[in-house]
Amino acid sequence: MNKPTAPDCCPAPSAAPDLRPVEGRGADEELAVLAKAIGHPARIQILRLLTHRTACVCGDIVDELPLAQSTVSQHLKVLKEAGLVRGEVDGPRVCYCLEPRALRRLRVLVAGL
Amino acid sequence: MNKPTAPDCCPAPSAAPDLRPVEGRGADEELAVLAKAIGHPARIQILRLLTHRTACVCGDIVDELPLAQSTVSQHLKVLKEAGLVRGEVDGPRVCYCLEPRALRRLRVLVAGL
DNA sequence: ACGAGGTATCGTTCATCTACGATGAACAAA
DNA sequence: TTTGTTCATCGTAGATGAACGATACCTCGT
Repeated sequence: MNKPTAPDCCPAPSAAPDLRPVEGRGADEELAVLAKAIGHPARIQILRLLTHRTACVCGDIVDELPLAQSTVSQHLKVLKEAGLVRGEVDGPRVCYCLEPRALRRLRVLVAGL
Repeated sequence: MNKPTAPDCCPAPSAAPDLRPVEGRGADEELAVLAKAIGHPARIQILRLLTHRTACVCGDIVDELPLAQSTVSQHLKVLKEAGLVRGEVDGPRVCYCLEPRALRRLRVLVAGL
């Protein structure tokens, strides 16, 4: 019944197929939002950090980037609003993890170009 | 020896393998540039126009988009600077075509996330 | 050389992005 | 309750982006 600091977010990969269209106005807008979200090196670096460390990091991201804490928080917000990342509160800290569905969606949309 | 209006740009697909790295600082920057370039619905629409019509269009792009000619020209410039598109002068008009290598590179980099 | 059509560039305006420090809110431990 | 830690938000300043009209630039016919 212990509740260690180890967070338990980053849930099931959930390999459900994606039935949304790859073209059309909606897809264009969707791809534009996703692409703009990863259109900054810092945000790409954040995504890589989250992929490599399977576990969700939180403030460690700040330590890894040459940016102020508030700036990193902004970037995380952008990624979160794009749906690429999710944050779960784990005590005083926040655990961020990738949203594999969004990443897959991005790959599909880019492949559709 | 005839030189019809049909443009002869959009050259060989050239399936040479890409040996550049998928990660690291350089790749991050590269992906950020490419992603930012497609981070706007109008530019995605332009890319789709260029893929669907095999032939290179030029000012027809302006007719397809609800934007001023100068704005479309700006978007084309962004795509060109990102390496996603190339423009060749064909008489009084300019023929734009996709750069398949850049598109492939983008796919690879996104897949590497 | 000249005019006409097709593009690119310039200059401007308004909005969004990026970065920071400072402040605020939430929570755990004392 | 108070304190310290962690993260989000606010406010700001400078840079970049997006859109347009106007204008300059080419290239081809005449």
